[in-house]
Amino acid sequence: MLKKERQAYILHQVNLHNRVLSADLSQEIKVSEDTIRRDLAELADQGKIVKVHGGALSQGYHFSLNAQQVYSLDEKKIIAQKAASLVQDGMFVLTTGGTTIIELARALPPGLKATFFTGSLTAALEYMRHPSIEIILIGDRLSKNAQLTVGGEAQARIRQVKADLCFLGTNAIDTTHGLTENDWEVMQIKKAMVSSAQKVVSLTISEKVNTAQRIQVCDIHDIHTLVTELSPDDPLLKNYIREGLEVL
Amino acid sequence: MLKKERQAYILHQVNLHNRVLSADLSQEIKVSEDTIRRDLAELADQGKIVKVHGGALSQGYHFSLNAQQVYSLDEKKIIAQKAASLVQDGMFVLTTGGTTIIELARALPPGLKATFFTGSLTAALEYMRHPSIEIILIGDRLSKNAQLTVGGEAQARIRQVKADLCFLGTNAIDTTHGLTENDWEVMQIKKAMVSSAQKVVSLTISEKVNTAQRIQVCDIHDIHTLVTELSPDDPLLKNYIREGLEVL
DNA sequence: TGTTTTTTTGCGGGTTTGTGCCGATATTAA
DNA sequence: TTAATATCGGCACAAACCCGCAAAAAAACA
Repeated sequence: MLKKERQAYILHQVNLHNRVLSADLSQEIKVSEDTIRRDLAELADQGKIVKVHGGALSQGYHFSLNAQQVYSLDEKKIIAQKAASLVQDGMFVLTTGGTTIIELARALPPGLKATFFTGSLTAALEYMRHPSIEIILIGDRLSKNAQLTVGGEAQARIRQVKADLCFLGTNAIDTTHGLTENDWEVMQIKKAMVSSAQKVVSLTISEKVNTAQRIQVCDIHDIHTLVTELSPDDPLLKNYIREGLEVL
Repeated sequence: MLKKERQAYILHQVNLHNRVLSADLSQEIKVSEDTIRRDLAELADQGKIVKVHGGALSQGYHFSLNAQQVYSLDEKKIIAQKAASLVQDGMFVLTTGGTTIIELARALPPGLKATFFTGSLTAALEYMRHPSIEIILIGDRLSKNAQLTVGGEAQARIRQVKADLCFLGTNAIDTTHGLTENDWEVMQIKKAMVSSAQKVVSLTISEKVNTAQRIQVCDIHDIHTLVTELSPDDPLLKNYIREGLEVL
């Protein structure tokens, strides 16, 4: 069997079954696993498949629906960078969704071994591109507005977790009303996250600092750390430091 | 034998078998391999065949250039169309993930009011674009291979549901081994879905019919309906009708 | 017909490609 | 943690390839 032929066959199998094992192919085509591995590597270089340990996956599934233009992306990248530094190996981390969280996902160091809990589809999709973190998806009814699972079941699951960290993509925060939201169901989810985490981190672009919305998620003192794109000594953040928050 | 004759013969052989080996031809026509090679090179220059190391392939065989699209999309659209007609207002529907299921999501009639349960991120994302269906995300650990939630928790949640319908994006099916998979964790999820649904529907492009993989999900008789892109009276499907399956 | 010219072919070499094997390392699962 | 499995890098060997040349064959021509 010619090399091209073999590779065509392999590509076909991958597209057909989404996943193939080198060992299976080797037995099927009667060539050594090394050869299969080399074929898979070549096909992966050409971008036709995705190589994984032990075999390969089809490319078709593996593109994420990204590239939506993000509002004030640069600021969010700075926030993400700061926030990522808080995550240590072995931690359990709760996160909401939103564009800032997605930037956080991208900013995680490649070798990190931690477990992320989220009810956000887009966040989960982004976490999946990371090679070594584990992802626990929180199930329940999917809110089309929030792109997030909401409901009692989700809250119950969140409360089961004893998380080290909780990252909240924040819509509005000020010292008198605390962290506020405009969606009842999202509020409930965030509330559950706040109460399940040792340390609560709010990721907020400075534009949203000192603004409030209708529904309170938690008091300002329930937040331990505030991350913005500004320097910690920026006057805008003085109030929060006075209230005892750590500001990055 | 004249050069022209020989090349005509070679071209004929290539088109007939899709591939030829220089060594074989050399022996067959009783000329040196160098001559064969030169012939193949000429034919390749004229664009009549594709030269590869060791021989040559026919034109059609080398169609691989950047098929970034979903594999056999048209077939899947037909399947999706047929499957969508099974869903009625008010139904509870369990589904796996995969490209065929995504096509199903796109084929659902806009006014449909039903509840879809899935552990697949990509499927959930597609369902979210539908205006009126409700989506319940099944939570648990996200398998990066399968792009699906897997694990005991997910299985337990699935078993809680009394679903009317279950759509399985199917990897391999045949009458003796039933529905088979290549991933242990995915098998468990599908198994749970099969046992929780009144009616189990397997969505399978005909290429996968009568193939098997390593791990059995369920017996052929646990499947009630088989949907392929073929007409129900296609001979390939006769066996399944004989086994008592409904074939669409 | 015989001779010259052109084309085609086979062969000897050195080079490249494809494959399998082995030992060292990395990754995964229990 | 350990054990099992997969991967990587290097090596070896055979098969295929390329190049140049000269013999052979075919074609052209006197």
